[in-house]
Amino acid sequence: MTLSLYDTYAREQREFVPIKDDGSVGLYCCGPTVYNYAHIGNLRTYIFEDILRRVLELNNYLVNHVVNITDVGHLVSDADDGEDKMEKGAARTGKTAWEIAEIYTQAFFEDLNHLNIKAPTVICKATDHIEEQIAAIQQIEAKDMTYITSDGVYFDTSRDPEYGYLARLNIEGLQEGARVEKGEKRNPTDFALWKFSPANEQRQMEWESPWGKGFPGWHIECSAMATKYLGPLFDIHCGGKDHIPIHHSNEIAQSMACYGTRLSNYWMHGYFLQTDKSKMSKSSGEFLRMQTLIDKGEDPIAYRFLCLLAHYRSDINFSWETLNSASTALNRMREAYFQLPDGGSTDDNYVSRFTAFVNDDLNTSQVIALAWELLKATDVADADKKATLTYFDNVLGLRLSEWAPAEQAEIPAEIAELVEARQKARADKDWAAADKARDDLTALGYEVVDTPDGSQVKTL
RNA sequence: GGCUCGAUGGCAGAGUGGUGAUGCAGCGGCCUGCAAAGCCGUGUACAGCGGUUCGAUUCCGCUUCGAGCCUCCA
Repeated sequence: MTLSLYDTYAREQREFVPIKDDGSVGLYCCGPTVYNYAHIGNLRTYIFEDILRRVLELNNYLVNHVVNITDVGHLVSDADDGEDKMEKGAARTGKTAWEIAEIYTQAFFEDLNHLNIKAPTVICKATDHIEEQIAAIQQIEAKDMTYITSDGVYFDTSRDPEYGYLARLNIEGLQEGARVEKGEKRNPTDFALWKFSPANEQRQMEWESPWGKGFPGWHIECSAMATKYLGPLFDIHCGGKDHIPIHHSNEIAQSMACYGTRLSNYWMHGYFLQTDKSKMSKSSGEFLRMQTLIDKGEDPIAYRFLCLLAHYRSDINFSWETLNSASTALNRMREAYFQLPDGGSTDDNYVSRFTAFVNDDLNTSQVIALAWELLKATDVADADKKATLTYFDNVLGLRLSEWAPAEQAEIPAEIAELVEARQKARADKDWAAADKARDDLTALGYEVVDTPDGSQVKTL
């Protein structure tokens, strides 16, 4: 069964053919800028990338999954007065830039854990790879594609005839736009490779370089680190769709300059989670993060389930109502799964339909529908349903097999007595007394449910 | 202003040139003393206008509306 993936570079779905023939796949995913917490929209992209990785593994590839940590160089804007996000975060919190990088990096990995996202095989920090970035800038400089302004070393995008192809950028159109500030830049699309430290200011993060003391631009870190760990041309590069016009276009330009490659054979992009019809934005202040959901009593896996309901290449509308509906559905699926007996084997028909769906550009939405169909199927043994769903869950990552109904807390004696009294009333067909007992229990915060095996109480 | 991408039932969201996925909610029923859960059933949904076609929600064009990028952003 062939795997086919949508490649933004080609703007079409292409059959996946790995670059190497040793069964390995190089996957680079743009990681977080650790100046603040990730929000659940950011996290949606990591869920998509996790599904991609699991599907690659389902197809028996060994995935080299590299995720970077941007802990320096991410500017608030490309203008001359652009502040570094890390330094700005430090100023806001009173901690050092290094401390906040550590804090938010830890928080990021906790979020991934909550969402059952597999840990990357390589995690690389920009600040640990300054040498590689300087070397990359030197290579670009050797091709005569850089120039120096008062605040840094810039990439001259006019020297790259294919600049912006990934985004199908209309350079002339951009130039006509009123919102583009060039400053000292020669072209509106030029970007910083190295920024100089302000003359009268001591930055917390700065390094010596052939061009003077300063720090690397944002885009060069991904090119340098991806190349270091995966080579100058690897299989798949992922990120959010907002990276298409700038960040990824720039990464490609840098790799073209250094190695004549487009860096990655496939470029895949996760779409947005919208709230109130607009994207959730880390820089605009208010946003929902994983811990916010957890504090509200939501299950992180319900959020993962919600994301899997939609295709990764379509924006999703988030609301509490939507999350609740996903949560209800997930719990029903868990309950149904839990009730099924062990010891079965996977059903060939369902497995093959499942494989076709995930291999068709990660259609998790169809897989969820298939899971419901399987649960209701009359021609598959219960134990086989469980085995088949367990197999699905290797990709879905809903932790179905780890789930069990919540343990009942100890029932106080007075509650147990009330339940017993109600049982007696029911046996006597004294419905009024039975209903009174139920009302009393409800008032005390307990729900009573009658089953063929007797009455059960649970806390409300 | 330029560019990219969208528009499916109350909500979320797949998919398809011709038999209306799936989930949540709602409604009806079965079951239950009642209830809960569960099960069964239930929806004249494909923005508008043209075009291509025997036939379009699905292909093409225009319009309207929406999102994103062009300034840091998953």
